[in-house]
Amino acid sequence: MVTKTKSSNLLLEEFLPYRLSYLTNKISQALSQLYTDKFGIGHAQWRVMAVLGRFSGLSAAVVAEKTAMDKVAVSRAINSLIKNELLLRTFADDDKRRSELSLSKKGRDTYDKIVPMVQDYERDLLETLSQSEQDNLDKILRRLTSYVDKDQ
Amino acid sequence: MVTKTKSSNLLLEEFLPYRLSYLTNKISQALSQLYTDKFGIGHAQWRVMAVLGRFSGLSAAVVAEKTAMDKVAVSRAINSLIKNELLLRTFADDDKRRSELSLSKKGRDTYDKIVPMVQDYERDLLETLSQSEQDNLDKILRRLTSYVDKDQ
DNA sequence: ATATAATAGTTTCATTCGTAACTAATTGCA
DNA sequence: TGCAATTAGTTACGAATGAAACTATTATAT
Repeated sequence: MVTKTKSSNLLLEEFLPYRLSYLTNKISQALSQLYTDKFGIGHAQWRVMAVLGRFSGLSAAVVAEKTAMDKVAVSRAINSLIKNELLLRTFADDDKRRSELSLSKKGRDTYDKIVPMVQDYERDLLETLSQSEQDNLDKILRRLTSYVDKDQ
Repeated sequence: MVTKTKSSNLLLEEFLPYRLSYLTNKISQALSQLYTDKFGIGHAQWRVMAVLGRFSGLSAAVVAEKTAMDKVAVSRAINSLIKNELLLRTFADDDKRRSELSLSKKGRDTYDKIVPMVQDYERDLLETLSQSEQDNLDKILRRLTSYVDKDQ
């Protein structure tokens, strides 16, 4: 027999963190079908490619900052991308520890194929919303994000 | 030298899936400080407890459905919760495969401590938004979620 | 100049996670 | 009845993840 209980009450399907997490997972899965299934690129790797596709020559530490990933994850993603010949790495003249990363030709070609696909997906998502809802969403995400970032 | 590139362009910090994923991760981390750090309960385990706190006697399959977790993750969470004496399991008389799960006394006490904490956190989050923004967010999440759920 | 601290990135190890294969119980149907 | 198909849940295995320790290089302070 299934019984509803008294005492505390939490309805998962109305709980904001759960709803966000559900939505985000579904979107992640849909996106990774675009780059994992077709190009064998994982989530972390794609994020690294995404920032290096935009800004070439960054160090691993800066990539970590821009992707909000930790340095271990970035290191692994970089090494795997290099192994797959999607990334080039040199080291800075003035500091031999610091890497200077950029997409290889193959990396850029791949990036240029993936970007339109993920942008199409984003557009489809956003088109389920009216323009004013899109604006609201932008504002709301800014607010919530600055709240969760409040202490540093 | 850091260069901006032409060809495709994707700015991660404006890309909706990335923004959602960043926010969701931060919220997850904050919540798990509430239940992991204080009670040693992981994310999957908490989700299982959350539905069983609300609806007692469910089977693992129904828990999986209500938490949107897959059955393997649910099975692991359940067994770990039982080992920690937070959950009780019996099997249905009319089908010996089907489990009937409920929080133990200790499980319910823990649940009753965690629920107010996570609800406080949710309230703090929502209070960064005006009432109309909260309403918009609800509507927007519904729309986006029904989009990502569209094929099944 | 040299020792200490800090920084960039990697490695290690233990845990988590996801997919597929598996066991046990039940149902459907010939 | 009895055998194939389905269902509930678990196990096995490889990949991904996170924390801490580690290497190499550079900066700081005396």
